[in-house]
Amino acid sequence: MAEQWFKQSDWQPYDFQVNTWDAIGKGYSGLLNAPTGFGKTYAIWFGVLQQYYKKQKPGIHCLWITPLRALSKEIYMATERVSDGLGLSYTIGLRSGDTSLKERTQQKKKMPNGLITTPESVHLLLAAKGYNDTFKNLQFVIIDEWHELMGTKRGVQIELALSRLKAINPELKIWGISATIGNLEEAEEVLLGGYGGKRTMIRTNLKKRIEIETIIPEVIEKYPWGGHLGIKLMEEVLPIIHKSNSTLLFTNTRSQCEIWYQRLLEREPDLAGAMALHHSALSDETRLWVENALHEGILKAVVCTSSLDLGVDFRPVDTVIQIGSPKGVARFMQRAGRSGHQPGAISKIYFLPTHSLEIIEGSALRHAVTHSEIEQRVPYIRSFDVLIQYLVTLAVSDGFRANETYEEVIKTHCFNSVTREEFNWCLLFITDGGSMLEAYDEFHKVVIENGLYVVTSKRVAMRHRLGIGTIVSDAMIQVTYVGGGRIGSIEEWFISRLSPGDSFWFTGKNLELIRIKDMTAYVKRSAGNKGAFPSWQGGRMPLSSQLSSTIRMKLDEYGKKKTDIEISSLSQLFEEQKMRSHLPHNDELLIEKIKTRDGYHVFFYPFEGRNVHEGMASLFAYRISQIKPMTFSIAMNDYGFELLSDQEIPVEEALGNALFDSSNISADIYASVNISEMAKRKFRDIATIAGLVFNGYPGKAVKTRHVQANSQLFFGVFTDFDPNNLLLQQAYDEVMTFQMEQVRMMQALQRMETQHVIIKDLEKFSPFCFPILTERFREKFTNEKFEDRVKKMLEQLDRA
DNA sequence: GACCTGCTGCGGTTTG
Repeated sequence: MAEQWFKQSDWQPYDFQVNTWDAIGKGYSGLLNAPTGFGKTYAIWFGVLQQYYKKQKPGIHCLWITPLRALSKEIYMATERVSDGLGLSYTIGLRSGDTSLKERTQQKKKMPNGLITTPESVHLLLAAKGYNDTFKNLQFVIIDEWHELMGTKRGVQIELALSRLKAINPELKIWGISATIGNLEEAEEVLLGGYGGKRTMIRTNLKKRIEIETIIPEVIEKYPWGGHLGIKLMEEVLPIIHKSNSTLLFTNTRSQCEIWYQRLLEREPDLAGAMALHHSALSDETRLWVENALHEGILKAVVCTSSLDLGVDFRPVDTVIQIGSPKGVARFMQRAGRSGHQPGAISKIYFLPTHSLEIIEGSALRHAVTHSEIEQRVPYIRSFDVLIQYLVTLAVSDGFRANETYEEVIKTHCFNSVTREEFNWCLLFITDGGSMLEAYDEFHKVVIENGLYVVTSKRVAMRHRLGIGTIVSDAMIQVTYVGGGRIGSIEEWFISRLSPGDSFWFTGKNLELIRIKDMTAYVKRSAGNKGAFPSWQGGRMPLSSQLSSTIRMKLDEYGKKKTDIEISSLSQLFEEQKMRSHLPHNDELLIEKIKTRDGYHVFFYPFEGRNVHEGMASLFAYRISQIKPMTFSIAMNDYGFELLSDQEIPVEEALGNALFDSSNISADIYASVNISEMAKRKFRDIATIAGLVFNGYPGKAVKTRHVQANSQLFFGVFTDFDPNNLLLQQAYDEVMTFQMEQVRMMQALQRMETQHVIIKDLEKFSPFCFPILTERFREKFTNEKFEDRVKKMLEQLDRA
């Protein structure tokens, strides 16, 4: 079958494709690791089709799960093309949030043989009565982009769905498709779970060639020590855009995206119409238009955020520019791969540093990419919120029996350590609302009828189906033209700072606010050229540990041997650092001290990413204050952190007193950081996923602050009266794992214990500490004042 | 010498 297809289409299959057909034919489950653009879809698809034709049965034969609706559509088209091209009667269907009601009803009557879908839609199918019947002939489940899903709660959803499907058909074959990550073996284990059966991993040595070029400022002495926009290098970007057919410019934040777009357009008005913007706050219509235009090759440049990381391939794109640190090797490679999307083509990516020291990352990235040193994805474990949601899902449809479901659930990687007591707690939680909420009918969602856990209330069932999924997002204000036409969405708090008549930049347009009504901001185009750039409160990505350690290694190379152009271009900065302070080697830990009229500053440079630095700064502040009572203010970036106090900080004494001790950090962290405040924030998502708070009906989202208030209420009640509540525990665990990055902090402390500590008393700020200083002022002061402060700081610097 | 910060993903229409 495959041979026939390849004869028709006139290309030769790769080894990995043949191996995959083979393995599927021999009844294996497995993980396929291959780069994009080499035909992974066909590698799996022919294997699946071949099996179908041996033993045709009605209904869904194969479930193909992808993380993106857009990707589902692409797979749908590719698989249908094959099936049509070979004249097969294998029917293929698509099911996701934007599948029409009509199509769904048709599917209900007669399911296609291959269903392309998303993790959420699979759970919705499990929430439908008679799903057992729907899946009774299911033979294959394919998880596409498993590396994307694994480290998320959506990955947990997949694990749970598989545990159920595997119980319906123990012969079910599971195949994952994954890009290269640091823990592929684990990825396979997590996906295939604790089931028997033959399994294999198929890898290929085919590699996408990536060429990295750092854009180095011509006069490096004039490049700022701090900052994050990188606009200063715009002049270097224009020729790159011009000489390429089509360029993607990746920025780290949505507002940075808007600013770059605007500045490019001001500088080069001819780009109007040939350049576009793409990020998640833009309306779907706008985004779709941009994606299509990219496809057709009518755009010269698109400024975007991660929103274009994944998904549909844009063959006309031949150049990618990464503005600012990509924060991780995998993300950088992913973005590089958006260009040269044909087998054998080279992906060209430029790295544009936003401040001097960041130039070093260009060199670190090249090293990591060449040596395939890619981050791991850490799978979630014991996500009770997802488990609770899943149990209610099963209760909404055909109901479940406790023993059976417990046995199924503990076969997953996520829940294999869950005890029967803990599982019983979850059962109690969905039937009685747990020990605390017993009195409230609202939380008696599930009832037990003859040993079967079921939802009998229609209202409960419907509200549950509405809430299926693990992605929790804030309610946003919609932005719409007065005359109609959706533009996108902006955070409530940003728009609330504006008054009618004020203008702001959005979608690359200058907009004037007319009025706000019902969570919608009505605007019109403004002739003006002034206005604020919106800021959204998104996630904060810390530098990955992979990239951090490569940066430390590259720093160490300076002056030792012939090294990359990035490192040598930094010689002036490094010499300045040496002169004012010290340039640390790999076995050294630099601590800088300086006294200004703001107080006593101490800087540490572990290069471990801002999350670890935040935790470590609080930890050190706490430990030092045990020696001598004092208060600190804290600032950090991805490279280091600062402690500032109005009294002299006894660093030397603290060092002699096990400042870096890693043996007892949990207790010290609990004492030093306001963990409960952080847990409260995490708990909001957990409460939503577990179905404790209702996010509202579609189009009528409950205001963010209401969700916040409700979840805080539960958090308070549980803390006071039910401290063993598993969801509460989970919130704390998530803080320690993801916010504090506890494991990484331990490793960093252990490393620091072995390093040679070098303490320098500075007379003037060093190139290392300057960017951290500016971070701190930002937290305390508004932008205008920020500039004043920097000016004052400079005056002081000059006098020093 | 020295500007602005903070990603993405899915789901889907009742009742007070």
